[in-house]
Amino acid sequence: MKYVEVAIAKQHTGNKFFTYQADDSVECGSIARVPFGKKHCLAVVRKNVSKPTFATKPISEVLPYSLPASSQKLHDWMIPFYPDDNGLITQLFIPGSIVNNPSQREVHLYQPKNIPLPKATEEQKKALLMLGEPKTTRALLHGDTGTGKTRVFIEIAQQIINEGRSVLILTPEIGLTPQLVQEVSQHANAPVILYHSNLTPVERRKVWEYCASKKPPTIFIGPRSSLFLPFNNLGFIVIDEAHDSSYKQLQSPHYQSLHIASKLAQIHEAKLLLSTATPNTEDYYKAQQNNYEIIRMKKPAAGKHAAENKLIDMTNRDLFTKNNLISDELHSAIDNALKNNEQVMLFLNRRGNARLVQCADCGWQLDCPHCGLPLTYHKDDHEMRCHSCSYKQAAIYQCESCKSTEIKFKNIGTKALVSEIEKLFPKKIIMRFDADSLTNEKLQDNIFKLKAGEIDIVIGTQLITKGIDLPKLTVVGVINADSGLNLPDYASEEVTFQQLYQVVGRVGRGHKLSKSFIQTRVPEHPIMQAILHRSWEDFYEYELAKRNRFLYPPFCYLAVVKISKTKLEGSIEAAQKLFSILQKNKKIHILGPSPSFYEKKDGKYSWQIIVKSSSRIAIVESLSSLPVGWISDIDPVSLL
DNA sequence: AGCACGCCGACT
DNA sequence: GTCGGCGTGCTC
Repeated sequence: MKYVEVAIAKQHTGNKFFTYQADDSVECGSIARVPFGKKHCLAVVRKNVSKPTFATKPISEVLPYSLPASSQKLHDWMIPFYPDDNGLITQLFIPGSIVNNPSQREVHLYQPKNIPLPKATEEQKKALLMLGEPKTTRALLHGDTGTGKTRVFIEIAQQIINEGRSVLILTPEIGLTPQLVQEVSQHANAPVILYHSNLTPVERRKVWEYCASKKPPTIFIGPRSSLFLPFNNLGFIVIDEAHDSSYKQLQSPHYQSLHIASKLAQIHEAKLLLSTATPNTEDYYKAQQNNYEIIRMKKPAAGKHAAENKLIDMTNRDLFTKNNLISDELHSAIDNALKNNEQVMLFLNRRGNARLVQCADCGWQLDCPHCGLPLTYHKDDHEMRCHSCSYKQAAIYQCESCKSTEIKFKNIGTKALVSEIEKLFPKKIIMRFDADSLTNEKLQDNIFKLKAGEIDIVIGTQLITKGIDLPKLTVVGVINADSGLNLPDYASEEVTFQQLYQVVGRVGRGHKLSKSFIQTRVPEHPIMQAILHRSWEDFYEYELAKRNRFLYPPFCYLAVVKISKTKLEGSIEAAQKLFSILQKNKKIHILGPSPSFYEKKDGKYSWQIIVKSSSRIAIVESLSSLPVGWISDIDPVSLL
């Protein structure tokens, strides 16, 4: 008989561990069932401890599942790295369903086809050379759309498999990357396993068991949750489309996949590769600081890639004589394309639909003097407020730049655009393509129709910015490029740049000349100029300077804490109370309290406080035991 | 989360 | 007098 400390996989365990009696045979890493209060919970055995002073209960059952040493190390590292409950972090490591007699190898494997890869371009050869070096342990593959990043990392994956080690390829939501799966399994020299986010619990468990058993090297493809599979011998981790915001978990624990992948790679002594056309400012800066090998690819692997970008000034109404939303130039380009039996894509950013205040004539808007973020309008008290700090001022009626009184409070919706387009092009087949109106199967079906060329005009939101390759596509129109630009969020300009860059990158794959039209009220804005010249470097320089000036990541660590209560006064009171508590901590800097951007949600009022510090530990410590009702998000991708 | 403990208003 | 409101705090 001995005593062990366990981490319980259950919410609200705070930052505590618990001690139980166990048989001498129980090993660290074992998953066990333990009595906890009135319930039985799953737990991971962490370490042996001496007999405690308090009374203990015995472990009820040791299950035939065990975390390998690497997962235990990752778990140990994560717990002090995040302010969330230990229980939530522990849960990530436990298979989706538990049975007492694990089944054997019924997992679905894609058998290796081992078809030779296409001949590498000069740029790809250089990239391969650099990545193949044993000393290159961390790298950022910064390659424009169409330069063949996938081709590069598949070859490295093959090399790693030949060394007898497994590979993990992380993807954003798996439903959107059938092309990647296809490409990898075509050229794979080892079995490929998909870890769908919508696998059944039993299927998930089978993958877990397969991964834990010492199988020959395998290529795992999956979303962020795959990071917590019980890997034995990982030699290479790829984060594909590394800028994608779905790598950050929005619920507790608020982990960022890049942090986890980086630690996991270190534990396994594996190579880590970030692959993207539009690196996040923070990731790129940190890659530089941490001596990542940064590999730039610019030349398209195939196709002529003749493309033209054009900004259209929405404040000049002479350019919009035929229609309010579609400029004359875009209109005739659509017309021409359709006559030639080509495809058209229209992009509408729906993020931030209302409450933003902007001059309709010149695009001017009022920014917070402290945070540089746009102020939003509050109807109840007729004030303009900053959602980052607590700054507020009276509402405005006249543009401070051009003296116009055309102050607008709204943006356009997708539906309105579809009906407008139906009127303009009545005989054409139009498809609406947005996330919330589509199930996964419908989505696949729509992608199929699109690729088959059955659709003339596709109208969509963020979804269509993702990597769907459409050879017949020759015209891209962005209806209002600014709508996401002005959100009161430190990352809103970055997100806008990335989206526009990806949308514009959809054209130019075929052999014909293709065009993109970006309608904006602020054509001189650095983001629009960077899009016009397709220059990520210009964007980065601008964005980094801005983050430095207003002190945002990567120049500090950031967290946001939120509370929602049915009564507005309750939220404000709680926020002020927490504010005065946090204020005593001199290691952190706090902003607020202020209303959340979506202040009224589910009939509740949400308020927030923003925490900044040069010390991540100081933030974690200050947020690890918040009063009830508070939810913290560390390393937030957005402050909305 | 549950569930117990605990300290103040209206009830057989 | 006590039934029960849900604020606070613990679960090895």
